[in-house]
Amino acid sequence: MTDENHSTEEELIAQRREHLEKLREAGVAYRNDFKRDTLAADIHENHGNSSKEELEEQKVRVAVAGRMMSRRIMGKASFAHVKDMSGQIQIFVRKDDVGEDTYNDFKQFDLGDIIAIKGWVFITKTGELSIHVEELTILVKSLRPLPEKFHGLTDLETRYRQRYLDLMTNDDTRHVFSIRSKTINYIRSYLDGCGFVEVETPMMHPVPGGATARPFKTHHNALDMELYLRIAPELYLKRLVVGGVEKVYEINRSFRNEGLSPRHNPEFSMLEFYQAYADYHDLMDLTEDLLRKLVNHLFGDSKLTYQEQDYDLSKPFVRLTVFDSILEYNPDLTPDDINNLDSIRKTSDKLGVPYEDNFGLGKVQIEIFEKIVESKLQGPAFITAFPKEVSPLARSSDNDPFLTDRFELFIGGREIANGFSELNDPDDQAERFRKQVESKEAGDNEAMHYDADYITALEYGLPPTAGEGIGIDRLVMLLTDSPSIRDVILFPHMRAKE
RNA sequence: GGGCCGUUAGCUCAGUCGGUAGAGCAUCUGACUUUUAAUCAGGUGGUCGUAGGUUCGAUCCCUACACGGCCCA
Repeated sequence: MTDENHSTEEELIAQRREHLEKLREAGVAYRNDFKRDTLAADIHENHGNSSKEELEEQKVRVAVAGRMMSRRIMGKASFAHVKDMSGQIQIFVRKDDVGEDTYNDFKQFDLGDIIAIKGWVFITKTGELSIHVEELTILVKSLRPLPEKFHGLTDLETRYRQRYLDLMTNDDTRHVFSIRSKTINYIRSYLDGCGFVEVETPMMHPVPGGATARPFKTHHNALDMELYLRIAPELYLKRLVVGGVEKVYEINRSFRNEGLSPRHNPEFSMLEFYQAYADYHDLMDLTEDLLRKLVNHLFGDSKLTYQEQDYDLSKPFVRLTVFDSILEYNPDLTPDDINNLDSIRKTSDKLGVPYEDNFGLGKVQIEIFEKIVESKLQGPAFITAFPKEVSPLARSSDNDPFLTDRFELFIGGREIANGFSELNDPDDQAERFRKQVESKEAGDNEAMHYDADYITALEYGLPPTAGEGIGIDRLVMLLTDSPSIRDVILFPHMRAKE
């Protein structure tokens, strides 16, 4: 050892680099000649119920590798915990068993090192299933000190910027991303089971469409062409339905050039699916069934808790129109207060909901809905009958031309899904695009572009179809009781440091 | 974009009504052959986010900025 045994970060790293140098000299740094045959969780699963005596008798030998997370040296015998992707297992290292040289090597290991063990499974005096080590080696020297072993890493900024440290030390974080993976897998198998076909459509669009949002702009050099990162895959998926792919879905990223918040990341994951010869009622039924089965699949029952609020998905989801929901959550209002532009403007003023002069009745209704009703919708609740003015891609309602055959699903005051019977009348669609372009020219930079190529596709005939988008990130937030979208995205966007 | 809060050792956190900072873990030395937040004894480790200002003196008060969090638009 050096005489200078300090412990600034620099010096901690220097100490570890000295250990690495010794490994390099011995020709065993960064080796890759060890094959493990067992994961930590396998050991717990296979031997967790065995008795001490059974294990002594069987002498089950395992080869395990992982990161050393803790160590307790007691003279000539030591314990450590080794962590792999499945979990942790304790190892017991005794000088008499591994020999003096290996034991001394072991004492030079640092927390965070990636090590390999061969030994037999046993139970310690205090009853912990462990590996009695016979052979031991270091595979990778960790040069930087680990976060504290008991509290783990709690600093949010570091957890997001250096997610690997978060994953290394916080089991909760691993759990969240495991649920995320299982959720996406389950959705895929559910839709596959219903006969849907998974596709990948372009992420770079010459005309951004499928949602009202600001896009990211980029440039293709060879084509010398402006392109936009997609804000939604919708218009391409419907082109596929035109082409005869009658049940189609895509799960992937979309991008919106907007602010960051606990509910918004500039890139986010969506499921979109389209089913020909179905209407929005069919999709509400499908969504209810999918979510109920998903929660059962993940948790074994239909109940979940989000931010201390309980939800039971076994009960039928509420279904309520936008109009009725405004009245329900504003008991002082009468239908006449919100069913014409003059009265709803007065109502908005009274409620303190801002609107602009060019907003029609439908848009003002939605402003009130979003500001006042949404956050109160514990749900699960399908809100239906959205005004045409705010639904430029949805089919007009047969009963009321002011409305569309559209719904959104709310759980915990948050929009989880948005679906509708698709607008397949090309002339109506062209007219709606023109209205959007007018809004854009009037200064609404979220309004849609006119997509002539899409109109052409509709002119060939889109079958009667219903389609829906489900926000994967928000769904996973709900399923993992995560307050922020950053908790369910591995590498959330952050401002560059320095 | 606006408001509020935060930033102290590698990590988790105290603290200073303005007088140059502490603990636990990690690390180092020693003891210890079934520990488990191991234990016991003794050490090391800090530009108190950055830059200015006020002051005899600033980690603390003021201003600006950076990064993060929450709320609002």
